[in-house]
Amino acid sequence: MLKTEIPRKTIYRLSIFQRCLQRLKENKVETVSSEALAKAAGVKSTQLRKDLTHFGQFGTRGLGYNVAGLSGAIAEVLGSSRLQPVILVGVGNLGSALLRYGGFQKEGFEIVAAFDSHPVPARVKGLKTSLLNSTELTKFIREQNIKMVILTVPAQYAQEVVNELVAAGIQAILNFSPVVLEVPKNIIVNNVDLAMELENLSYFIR
Amino acid sequence: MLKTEIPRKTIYRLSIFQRCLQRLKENKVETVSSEALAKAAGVKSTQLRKDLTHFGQFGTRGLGYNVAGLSGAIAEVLGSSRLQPVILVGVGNLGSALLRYGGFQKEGFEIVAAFDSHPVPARVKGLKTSLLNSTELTKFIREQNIKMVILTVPAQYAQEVVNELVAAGIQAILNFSPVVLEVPKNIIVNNVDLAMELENLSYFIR
DNA sequence: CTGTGTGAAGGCTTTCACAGCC
DNA sequence: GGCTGTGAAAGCCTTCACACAG
Repeated sequence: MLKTEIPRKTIYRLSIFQRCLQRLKENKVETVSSEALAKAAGVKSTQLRKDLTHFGQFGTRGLGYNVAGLSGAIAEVLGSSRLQPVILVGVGNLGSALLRYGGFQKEGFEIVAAFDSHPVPARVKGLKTSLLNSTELTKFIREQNIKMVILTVPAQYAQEVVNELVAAGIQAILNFSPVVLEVPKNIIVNNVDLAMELENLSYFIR
Repeated sequence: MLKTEIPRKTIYRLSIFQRCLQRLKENKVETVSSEALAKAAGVKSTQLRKDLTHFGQFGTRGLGYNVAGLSGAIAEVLGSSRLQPVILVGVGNLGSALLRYGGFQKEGFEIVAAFDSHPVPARVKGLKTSLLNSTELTKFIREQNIKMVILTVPAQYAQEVVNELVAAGIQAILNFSPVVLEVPKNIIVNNVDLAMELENLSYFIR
């Protein structure tokens, strides 16, 4: 099963399905049809089934999917079944907000350290912000085997920070800076540009 | 020019091009080729040109595009040439962070009011958070002619709040709650799910 | 000769239609 | 009978190849 052959959109939808399954689990639902799950996720049922075929067969014909079973299988595929340590670089407005935001932990990610080029006075949730020093940063990433970074530095510094992160061995970047980052092909970047999302919406309003 | 015929991805890229053009403007660059602009935006030059054909002809053959001209044209298309008022609903961790975050104003959006179901002690940037009262909210939206909302309420309340917003006449929602919202077809929703972005990244790391 | 604009080709994703299993 | 799994068809988006303008 070569990962590169699977559409990125499929992977995104897997996360959506996972969310819906979690809610079903909380409601003690044991079995769900592709029709019902797809509706909850906002997609067509054929698409859900097609997405799943990339990874195997998880349903029972005539019955549907076992909620816990499918959820576990998706977690396995996504690699979110184990806790993944993450660091955050850039503790400004957005960065410190994300530190306080609890949504990551809930989904199996732990922000284990935060870095900023300036000393940040307040601790956030018992996490002290370390000074962004290239040597220290690299050391931390290597010793703790960190693979993922949340990047919330100002746009003008984003690329140089990324270069250091990549050199230190980071594999994935969640980038909030409104910049198109240049990275080696084996590094994966997801961009979240809040202003762009608003701009995009404004096109559709009358 | 029917808006529905234009691919959503094209609209997204327009925003990216706009970013790059702004940087070029700041650097006093007057003319840019599709090749150079596309590279800065991280896409192929043919795609940039194809995207633009949906809206007209903006370049000069043999020369390229006038930076200011193209930027203005894109702003016109996106509807971001005029300041757009926005309200924010849900002043928790993420919500108050976004209020403090300056990135929106810079791109022509002003958060003119914030609402929450609980009293929020601190003012953020001189903006007092109003109590989320259905009647007051509706009144504000109608009187101020608000069309866009940033939604940062907890997942379990998201749908009911959205129902009220839609009833009040909102047209576009930037949704940060990890929920698939149900809205009428003429309402447009952009979802930003931070945990999902991380989950998605984790799939790609070895 | 450089660089845009665009019909046509190619590639990727979604949807359909239905075979296969419970 | 009900619902999954899947090859084939349709639809959509990207890329190519080149005509055409400065």
